[in-house]
Amino acid sequence: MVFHFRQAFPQLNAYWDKYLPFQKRQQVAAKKILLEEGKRSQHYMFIEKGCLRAFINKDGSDKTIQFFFEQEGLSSLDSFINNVPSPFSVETIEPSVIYTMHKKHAMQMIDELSKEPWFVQTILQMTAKRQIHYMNEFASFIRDTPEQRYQNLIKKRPHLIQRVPQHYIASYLGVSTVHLSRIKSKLAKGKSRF
Amino acid sequence: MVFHFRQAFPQLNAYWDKYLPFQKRQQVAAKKILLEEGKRSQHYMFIEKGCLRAFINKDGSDKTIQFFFEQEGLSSLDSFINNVPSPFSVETIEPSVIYTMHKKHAMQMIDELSKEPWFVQTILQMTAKRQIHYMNEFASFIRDTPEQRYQNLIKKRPHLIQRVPQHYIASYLGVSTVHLSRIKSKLAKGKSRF
DNA sequence: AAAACTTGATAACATATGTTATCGTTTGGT
DNA sequence: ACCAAACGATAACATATGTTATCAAGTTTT
Repeated sequence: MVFHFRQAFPQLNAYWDKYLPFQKRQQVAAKKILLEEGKRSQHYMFIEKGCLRAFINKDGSDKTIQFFFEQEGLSSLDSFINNVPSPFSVETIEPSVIYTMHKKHAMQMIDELSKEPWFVQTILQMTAKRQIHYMNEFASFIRDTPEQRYQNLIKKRPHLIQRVPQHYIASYLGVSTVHLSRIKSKLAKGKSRF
Repeated sequence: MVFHFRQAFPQLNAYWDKYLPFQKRQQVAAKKILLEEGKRSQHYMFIEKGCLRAFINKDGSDKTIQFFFEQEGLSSLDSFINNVPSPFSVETIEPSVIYTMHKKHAMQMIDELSKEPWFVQTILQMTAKRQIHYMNEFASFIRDTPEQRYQNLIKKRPHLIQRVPQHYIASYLGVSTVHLSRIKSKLAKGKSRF
């Protein structure tokens, strides 16, 4: 559901460029909904600039389940492929520049790609990569404490800490905003001893 | 990493049967390791009978991250595809009957399947299905309490509750064995009022 | 510039969850 | 049949985390 495919899979670039005419480029302000939970996803999205989050409504409050940044593509996969209601919403966090491509054209691009002998391997690599990402996130919840998950974020996705408001990060880590504050202040105290 | 493909993707059956001669059938006692964390996965596994779990070692104790049952296939995907050390171990929970197919033959089967015009769509469906599964598990940790996750298990995978020892279920839910006991006794009290 | 909102820190208290220890039951091996 | 493990319940205590409320410092809107 998220991939950085231009870097990771450069063999796709020619096709991506070829289908650029079918994509719509739009500037979007911060906090604008791009896909609403319950609606069917009709478009693949690609982020030129800015950042987005996916979130689930739970008893009125919302829980962020994923963040997306520049040069990443996304869709609500289940909804996009199987035409079912999306289990989550997507909105901008910062003012962003987004390319959207209608399902129809995305499918057409895939059909065309299917003729390449290397495409099955590429798609296996791509999907394996995403699957591994989700498995790791999932395993991290079982294995790690919220504090450890926060430290992982600092290490592995420091840009995220910088750009994303803290209450979104808190729900992404599975804790309250208050508790994330506590974790931060605890870590700050630990560091300041040296 | 898990799929029930004979039911969900019957178009693959002919190929699966064709490659049966390359598979080894073996009976395995309970609690036998099939794949060890840190080793490279060389085989795809298919469960004819029995049940398995995948787990991660964390400071000496082990955390179960997934369960597998009859007619499901699995591999340590990252390890299998990218030839890196497996992040988890796999072991039998019950005495089981397992088919294993070496990577070499699995890849050959995929090459052959690639020639089918429908295969790209099938592989998209298969991988989407698995990805959606992991995303849901992940979202459930963010969204639901351990008690809700336990009730989800009861509703959606009751066979699992019956067959799997409770301490494995506890770590899978992300709680201690003691706390799962508490959850069960709380739910039992709630029910007994009627 | 004032008002309204957003973001984040902190305190006080309540609840959830982990840890350790103990016990009884079941299960597996010999 | 016996012994040793594995399994699961429960109690007591410790720690982690949630909730609510308050305050302060930005931002954005008007």
